[in-house]
Amino acid sequence: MPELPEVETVRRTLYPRVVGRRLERVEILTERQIFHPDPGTFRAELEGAVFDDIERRGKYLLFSLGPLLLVAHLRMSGHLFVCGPEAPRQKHLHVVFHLDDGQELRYVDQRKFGGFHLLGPDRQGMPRGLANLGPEPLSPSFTPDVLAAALAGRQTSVKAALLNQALVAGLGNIYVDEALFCARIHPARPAGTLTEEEVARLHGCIRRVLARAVEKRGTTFSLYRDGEGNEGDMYDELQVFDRAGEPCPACGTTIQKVAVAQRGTHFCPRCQPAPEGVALTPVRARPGRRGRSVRVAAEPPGTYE
DNA sequence: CGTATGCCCTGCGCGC
DNA sequence: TGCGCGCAGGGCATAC
Repeated sequence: MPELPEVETVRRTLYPRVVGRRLERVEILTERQIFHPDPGTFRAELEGAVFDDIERRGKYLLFSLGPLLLVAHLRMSGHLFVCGPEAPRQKHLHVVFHLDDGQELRYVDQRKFGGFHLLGPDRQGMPRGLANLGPEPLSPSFTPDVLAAALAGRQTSVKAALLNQALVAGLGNIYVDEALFCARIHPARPAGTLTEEEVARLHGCIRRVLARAVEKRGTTFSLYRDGEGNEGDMYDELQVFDRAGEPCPACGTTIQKVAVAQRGTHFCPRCQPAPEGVALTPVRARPGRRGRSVRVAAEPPGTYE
């Protein structure tokens, strides 16, 4: 599940291998992964163009090639990486961008949820989510006041609000659970009920968790790899995500997994007390997690921010 | 507008 | 061992 830290890591690893290269040929093996425009136009526009830059907005990767903007989203299981033409073709390979140094930028996606938009100078056809994307949480413009305004007046759970890309860009299931644990806020709390102090703590925790995950080159939970095929190192530092049944690193209480906003949600019932009158559906812990060493947080919740 | 629901898709865990 | 079922989930369309 690539979220902001994973997408940023892909961006950084692709950058030196892609920027400056001419795109000689685009091979589309699965047309449905080309969202806009039609695959023939997509190919024709791109062939011969030169990659100038790669940027990231939220979970979107933005490749600029002169006036063209190639927008990629990996969704659940998309992989973008550079390899040589001799590398055996992956089972779920959908698009190959042939570069002028003989290398290939490949798009592999087991679940076929992700794919590409190509925008011209007028930027017509931009995916809605990108056009409506909220602030970058690691940029200076993301202040506690900005977060407070995004959450104010909302009845929905703070977890659902944080997953809403129009409110804050780049958070997904893993880092929402981690940020809420860090801030000692129960994920089912109605977003609009957070106090100013809680919002400030959450703001700091979002930045802290994401920045650390970028440092660790992302979380490899199941399939994620960066643009060079390497795993991320953040998994072992996760405090609650995928740790149902294990002791809370801060207090030792058993971490629970419940459903919030139709998402598997991990939290510590002691560090993150439930709001009044909220019934939570327990979700069985994922099997096969036994034997993992329990790491103690460098600082317990409460000393953050 | 805010909020909730279903869909896309594949692999895997589970129950039998 | 093998088979079928249901779940997982980001973003988007759709409904209310």
